[in-house]
Amino acid sequence: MTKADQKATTRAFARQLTPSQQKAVFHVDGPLLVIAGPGSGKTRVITYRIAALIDSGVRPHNICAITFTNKAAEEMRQRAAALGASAGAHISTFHSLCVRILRQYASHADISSNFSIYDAADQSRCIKEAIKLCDLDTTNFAPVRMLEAISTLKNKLLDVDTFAQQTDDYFSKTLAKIYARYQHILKENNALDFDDLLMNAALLLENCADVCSRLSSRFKFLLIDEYQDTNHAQYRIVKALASQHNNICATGDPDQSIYRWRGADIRNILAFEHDWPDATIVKLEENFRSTPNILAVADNLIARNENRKQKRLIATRHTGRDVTVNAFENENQEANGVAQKIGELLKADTAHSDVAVFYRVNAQSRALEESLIKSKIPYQIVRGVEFYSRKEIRDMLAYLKVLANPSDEIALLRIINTPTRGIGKTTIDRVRDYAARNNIGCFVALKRAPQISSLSNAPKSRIAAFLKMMEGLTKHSSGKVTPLAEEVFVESGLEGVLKAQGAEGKNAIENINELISATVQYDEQAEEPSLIDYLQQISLFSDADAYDPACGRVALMTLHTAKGLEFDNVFIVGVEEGLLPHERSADNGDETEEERRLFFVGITRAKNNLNISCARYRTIRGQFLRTIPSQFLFELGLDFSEAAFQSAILNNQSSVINNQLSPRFRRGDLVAHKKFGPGTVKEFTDMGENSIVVVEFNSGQTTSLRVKYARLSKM
DNA sequence: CATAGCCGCCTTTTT
DNA sequence: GGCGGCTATG
Repeated sequence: MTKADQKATTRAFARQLTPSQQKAVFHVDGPLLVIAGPGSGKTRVITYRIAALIDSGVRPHNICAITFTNKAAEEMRQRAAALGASAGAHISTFHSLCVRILRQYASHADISSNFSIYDAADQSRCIKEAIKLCDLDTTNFAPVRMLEAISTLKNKLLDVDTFAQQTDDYFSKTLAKIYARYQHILKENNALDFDDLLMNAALLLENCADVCSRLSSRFKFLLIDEYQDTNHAQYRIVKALASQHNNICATGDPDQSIYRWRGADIRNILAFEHDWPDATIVKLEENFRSTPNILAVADNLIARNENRKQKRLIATRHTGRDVTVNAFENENQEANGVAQKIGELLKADTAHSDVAVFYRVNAQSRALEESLIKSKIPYQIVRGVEFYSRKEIRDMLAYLKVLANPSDEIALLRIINTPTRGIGKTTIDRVRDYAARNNIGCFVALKRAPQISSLSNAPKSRIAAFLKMMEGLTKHSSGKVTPLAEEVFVESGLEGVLKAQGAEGKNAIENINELISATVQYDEQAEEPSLIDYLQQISLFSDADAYDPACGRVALMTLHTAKGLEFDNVFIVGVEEGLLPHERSADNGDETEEERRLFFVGITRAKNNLNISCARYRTIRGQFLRTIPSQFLFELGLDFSEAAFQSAILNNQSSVINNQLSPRFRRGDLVAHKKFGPGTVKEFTDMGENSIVVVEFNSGQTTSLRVKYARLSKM
């Protein structure tokens, strides 16, 4: 694309923007905060700002854009490329950026660049080991709780030494010990957990002036999407990276903050003006996505949050169907109802990719799957990490991890006897014991097996065979990953064992073949393919990354995963007390507000058609329980009272109660009528489904209408 | 040393 | 309801 073409493209884009969006994209120098509601095009603002910056002569190399998921980064790269913004801008997630920084400046951060990234399962093993080594038991010090506590510390950038200095009570002193042990284990394995990536990068930037000045002078323009969900460590990274040029552009929506539980700090966005005093603030309140009915429901709901800055949702679209709320007998009926409705949509020529079902917890997907299978509706469960947690995939990756990072004992212990090769617990214990006494790693100890006196000849020769096999694999371990992966599958013996299992191993083989296809893609797409880079990249793979809009299937995902996406037709299921809001958030006002925001995010994903449902009975953890409709259902401003809804559910013996609901109106509401056009509500008489509304239309005519028939939409 | 079977544990959301 | 870890047995 020539320079002139680029300018033309940018101008064409500018014409589609509202004046405030134009200002946000083109006219601001210095810090900029874009507070933008759902469907207002805030991600687009960032994309076009990148294009506009490059257009005005900024080198792509000097731009750094940070997104929330890899998928979002990938999309932004493609869109920027389509606008003529040539490659070279750094566009990635916080975690990927940190991996890059840590690998480049590994020596400054006192780590080696081939570090493994530990996921929840690896972390769990390490923390259990740490608690054991501290002579504590896991009943009083639950591993998960300890990991949570350590995660919180890391997000606050409190490293082991800093935290140890500020402990006073028994619990925090003990936590400090476990924390130290845990970090020691990670260090021995040459591994970092997710929080380490952020903490180490932040501390590196803050403590190493040289690195900080190099990176902050490179990134003349910093753009961050979903700023409301950044945590404190990410905030400090941003502060450091922006320190030279102060050209930070953040976009976000406090009403869509749904990761507080993970350390996201809403104060980051609320205090932006304080952090960057000369910041320009642009508010985008127009919504280009959803129908007025959907927005009215979303607006009514989110208005219930007390801890919130007032913001409007202004519809730019004028027509739309009603929002429906359905109550079903149980979760299976609910799933059938959803499948049936989806079937009707598909019959009416809706594309599969225009339909999505959202739920609060992953376990809810099972009932939906069964119904969709029965109805022969193809679906995809958007759960990227699931693939990588399968046993056979973890086995394959463990081989690769050991080859990339021989210090990774979690991976080594996983594969040393998988498939079984006669190196059992006793042998492993003896090797580990030897390693501990000689202060060396497990892998090194294996190499010295002939000298380990406690081992007899048989295990020694088995260990030698294992080492020889690994040695053979090292030959393929540089450059492209695919040849190595193929070799690992065969040489490790995994292929042989799975093939011998016949039908049972078939699925596992298919999965491994899928893994190998993925490495082919990696080899093609990576600038410089390497095993270390590949492993680090897939460690940061997220659920949302697995979403493939082009696969021609209905999408099923959690409300959290739905963030940032949009669909014509949205189903939100299980809107019941205990599920949404989740029981773990009960008795906590702040957490209930977060659940409300989560529901708000789900609702505002819908472009045209929103179907909300709940079930009277639900099986939870194997128990068949009576449910209570979610309080949120009565906050949508829809035309039913709690009492009426409850009695409708109670009295109706049939399996489905279908409430086709129309909105309530208030005096002063702006509405649109199909025939009479826009107008203002003068009066509203609430009589359930017989409600009457008096509207003064802009034509001057005032009319009394039955809400049921008038099909008025809120503007 | 391998395997099967049983018991007890956890169980929200995720980079 | 599902998984990991432990134990008993071959």
